[in-house]
Amino acid sequence: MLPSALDQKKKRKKELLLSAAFDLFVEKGPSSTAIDEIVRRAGVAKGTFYLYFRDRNEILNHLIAEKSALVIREADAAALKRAPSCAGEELLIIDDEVVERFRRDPKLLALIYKNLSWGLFAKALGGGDEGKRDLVERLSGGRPLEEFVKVVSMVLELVSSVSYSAIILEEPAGIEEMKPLLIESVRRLIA
Amino acid sequence: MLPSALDQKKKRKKELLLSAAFDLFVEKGPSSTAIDEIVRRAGVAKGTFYLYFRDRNEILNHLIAEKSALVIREADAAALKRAPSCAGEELLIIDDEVVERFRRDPKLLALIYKNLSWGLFAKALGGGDEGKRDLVERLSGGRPLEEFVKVVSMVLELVSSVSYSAIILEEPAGIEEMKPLLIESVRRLIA
Amino acid sequence: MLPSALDQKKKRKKELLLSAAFDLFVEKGPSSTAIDEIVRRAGVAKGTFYLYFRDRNEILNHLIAEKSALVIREADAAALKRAPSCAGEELLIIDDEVVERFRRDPKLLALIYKNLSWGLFAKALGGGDEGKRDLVERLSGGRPLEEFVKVVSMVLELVSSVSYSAIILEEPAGIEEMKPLLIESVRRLIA
Amino acid sequence: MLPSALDQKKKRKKELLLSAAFDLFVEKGPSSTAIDEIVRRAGVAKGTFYLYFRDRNEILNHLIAEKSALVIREADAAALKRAPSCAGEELLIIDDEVVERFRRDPKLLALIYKNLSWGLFAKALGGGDEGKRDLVERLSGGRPLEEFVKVVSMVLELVSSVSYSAIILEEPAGIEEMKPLLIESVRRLIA
DNA sequence: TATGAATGAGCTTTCATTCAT
DNA sequence: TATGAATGAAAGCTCATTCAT
Repeated sequence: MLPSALDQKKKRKKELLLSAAFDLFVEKGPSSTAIDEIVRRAGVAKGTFYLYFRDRNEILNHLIAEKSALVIREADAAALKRAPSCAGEELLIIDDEVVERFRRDPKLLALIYKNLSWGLFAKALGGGDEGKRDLVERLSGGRPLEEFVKVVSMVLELVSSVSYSAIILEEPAGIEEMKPLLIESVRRLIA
Repeated sequence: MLPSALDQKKKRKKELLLSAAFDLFVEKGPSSTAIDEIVRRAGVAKGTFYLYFRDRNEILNHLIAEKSALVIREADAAALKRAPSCAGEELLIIDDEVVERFRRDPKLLALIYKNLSWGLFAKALGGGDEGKRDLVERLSGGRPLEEFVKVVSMVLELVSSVSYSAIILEEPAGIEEMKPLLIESVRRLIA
Repeated sequence: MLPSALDQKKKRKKELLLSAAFDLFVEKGPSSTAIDEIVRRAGVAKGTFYLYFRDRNEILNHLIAEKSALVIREADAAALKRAPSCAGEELLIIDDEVVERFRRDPKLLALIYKNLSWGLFAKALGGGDEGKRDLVERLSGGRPLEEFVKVVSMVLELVSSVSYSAIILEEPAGIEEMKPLLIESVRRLIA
Repeated sequence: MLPSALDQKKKRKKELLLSAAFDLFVEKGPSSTAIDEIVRRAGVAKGTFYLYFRDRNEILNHLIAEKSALVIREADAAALKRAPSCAGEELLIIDDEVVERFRRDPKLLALIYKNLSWGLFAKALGGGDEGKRDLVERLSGGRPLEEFVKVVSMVLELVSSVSYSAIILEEPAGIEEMKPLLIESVRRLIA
């Protein structure tokens, strides 16, 4: 067995745990998910859980970070594919993708909607510092970075909390009705 | 003892419980607050809790509804005192008051920030239907009511979630720094 | 209001409690019936219960005695109507009536099946000592009373426990199948 | 430690619980026995109880089944030792042994007297199907099996409920006085 | 690494009973 | 007699965590 294969096998249980925990967290909420259920679904022994995570909170945070970053990374990737009609539209398209992602997977939304932030956004842009700076500059349209960060944060707050209200609670209306206003609002915020 | 006095005494226990529960919920979070502690702090017997509430969740919802409404009602009242410099400013002033309220009482913010909605807002405006319609008309500045409701909802979402990030997490910056942008954003949304 | 009417009114609550308790006991079993439910169904206050009964056990015993006696009294009455084809058949007919009664009302059976006894039987025959002795003499067919009492007891034990098994548990067969054997068995016991 | 040793240790806890529960159930009745007491007497932790049984009812049923079967198995074994004076007497001897067993251990009787059945009887005969069929044929004295089963059931009902009345309640007389009649009754039922 | 039996503190909830009215 | 709010002991049950294997 090659070292890499061994490494893979070593991490296998951790991933089984993460995956089982994620499913249960979105199914019934983190606080009503017992460690017992997680290990049962993961097919590992109870003690094994404590080999990889200190407690339920740790695995929850792990998942939230991972999934939040994933959402943004995916939205970013999708936005790259869709050629922005004009400069400055990119952020709008990303938001649009985030909303659509949540619409397709409301349970995921319920789990992470409080946790989208610029920090994750920045991490998601990731990669070399060079490319990152380029992108940020492109997105920011020349505005001072510090201010731009705040605006992006606010935009993410708006998008995720309105998505939550509209998709999960359908309050004050469903996402179909709310989305045009939401996108228009984002446009105004980043104007 | 007159019936009213008895009723008052009855209500008193319920209020003692609500007050004790509120303190504990904001101090240590709802899910780490034991019923035991609530009744101890309220100075009533454990059974009494179950005379008034089915479980911890019920008292929590009760509190969230009550406190959320209170925040909006207070902001509204405060806004009335401050003469709006010009028409259409009223909503801005209300938001400003909400932010200030949260700034003074971050624990309250932590408890209810997910629960501000147009529904509560409308209820808080309360009173006679006459006056209510007047106010709404005034606030809406002639826009169709349905659209206005959605805008107010979005504004509340933005204000409460940005307040949460800025005040509790100081992310991406403290409320001092974020507030001007937030108010400016609100101005844009309701423009 | 005449004294008798007053007395009636006085006893009214007690009867309401007994009736409510009986319904609940047969519906869900004595040990899962709370005093709270009894008073709620009876439409009286909780304290009132303790005015008439010391605890749940007391009302249960009261009911068992009352209902057991009723079953036997009714069976006896019904037997009197059906002219026994020949002397010595009377006990058989009574047993037949008891079985039929239980078949019509299995819940009652579940409540009292452990409590049919000669004591109740004797009480049910009730009335003047004269008539009682006559009946017993008639039933006993000249056997010494003491022995006859034991036989009747055993017959009642057999009838009620086989009814219970057959009607409630359908074990080893339903009452339709078991009844002929049961009646035949009783005939042999009293031969 | 070998698996078998581990298994044994595991089984031990379960048996400690069963034994403790049995003692308490016969001492003070199942419904007044707290899980707390059971685990204290068994010398295991509370959680361990719930590792092996869902609730008090489950352990109770477990015990009733086990002890009922034991009573019949023992009576059967004892009957085998006592040479039946003549064919067809075997069932009488078994009943006699059951009565004696109950007389020696009234608490056991109080716990299980509602639960003696042909099903247990059949299981107790157990062992190879060959021997079982032989025994049943021998016992049944050539009668059709189905009818024989019903008769044995009725006999067991009679024996256990009369034992209960006579031994526990001494009603209508003690077991000394009742036993001859009971045995005579059984003789008639199986005639 | 991996296991899973065992733990026991701690939680929620029930409910018989009291007593001021 | 009658009430029903209040009580608080006691019960059932959960579950994160440990540890010997």
